[in-house]
Amino acid sequence: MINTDKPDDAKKNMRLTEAEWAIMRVVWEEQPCTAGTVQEALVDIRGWAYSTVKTTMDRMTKKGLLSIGRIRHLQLFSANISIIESKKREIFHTIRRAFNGAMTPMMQFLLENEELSHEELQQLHEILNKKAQSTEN
Amino acid sequence: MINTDKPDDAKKNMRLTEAEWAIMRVVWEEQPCTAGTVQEALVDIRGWAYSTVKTTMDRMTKKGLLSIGRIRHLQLFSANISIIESKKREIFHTIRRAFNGAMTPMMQFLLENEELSHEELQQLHEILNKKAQSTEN
DNA sequence: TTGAAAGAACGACACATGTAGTGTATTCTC
DNA sequence: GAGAATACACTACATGTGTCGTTCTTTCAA
Repeated sequence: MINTDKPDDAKKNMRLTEAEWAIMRVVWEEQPCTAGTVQEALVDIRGWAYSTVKTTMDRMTKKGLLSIGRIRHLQLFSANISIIESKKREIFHTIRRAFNGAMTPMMQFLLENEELSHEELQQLHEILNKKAQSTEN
Repeated sequence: MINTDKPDDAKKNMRLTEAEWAIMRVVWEEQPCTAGTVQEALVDIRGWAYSTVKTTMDRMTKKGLLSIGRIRHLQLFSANISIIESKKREIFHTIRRAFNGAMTPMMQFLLENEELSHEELQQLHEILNKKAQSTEN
């Protein structure tokens, strides 16, 4: 079987690496934006050189995670994947990996193994109630 | 600064890779066990050769994830990290990465973005209630 | 118009991971 | 005790990722 990946559908089911998350967080906020913008936004927390950021963003583009629009010589990057989708993939990867694919066991695990403040429990209750109501009908 | 990693405390905060999860799942069930046992348990699902499994397990030992006890020439592997601890790390990595480190937003995200059956909602309710009670005192 | 600033393109290197082959040692069985 | 089966040690190789440096180009402002 021949590899038929086209640059642009490669993003199917792909998760982001640590560096990619960092970059994406900026892109989601600032897009369309240049590699320079992203680098400036990250230099304080990660200390990355321009070329580091640019190389990574180019790779992400090749993977289909980003796309490039041009204004004259300038490259403007935009995200091809939403933050919601990325969060979903991240979570479901964990659920698959560590909880056999089922969500409630994970929730249960969290509730049983973590210290939750009263506020947090309260919040969860509210969220659940709201959810229950909206599902009712 | 010199690298002071000793093989055995390297496991601090380390997450498992995909292959390591597969191997660990077997080790947790069968430990202490040989690499051969693990390979046999995994060959059907992953198709791994003995040397693949053994190499990976050796690397895991070097990292401190496994330890080796010997009976004469035989190496018996055991886990140095519990399944609970591994699950925690997995989840909290995701929470840190995608939810800014806070748990309730992740829960909220899940509830808002996923279809949950009535049963699941019911279960969650119960878990939450139980949790609330046990926290009461 | 020319030089500095910003950006693009490319190559490079180290390390982790997935994956396996091979040769040697040990053990078991007849 | 000799051959078969098992296990161990070691080497190897491709790919992905983190991380830059360097060298051209383009653009902009003095």
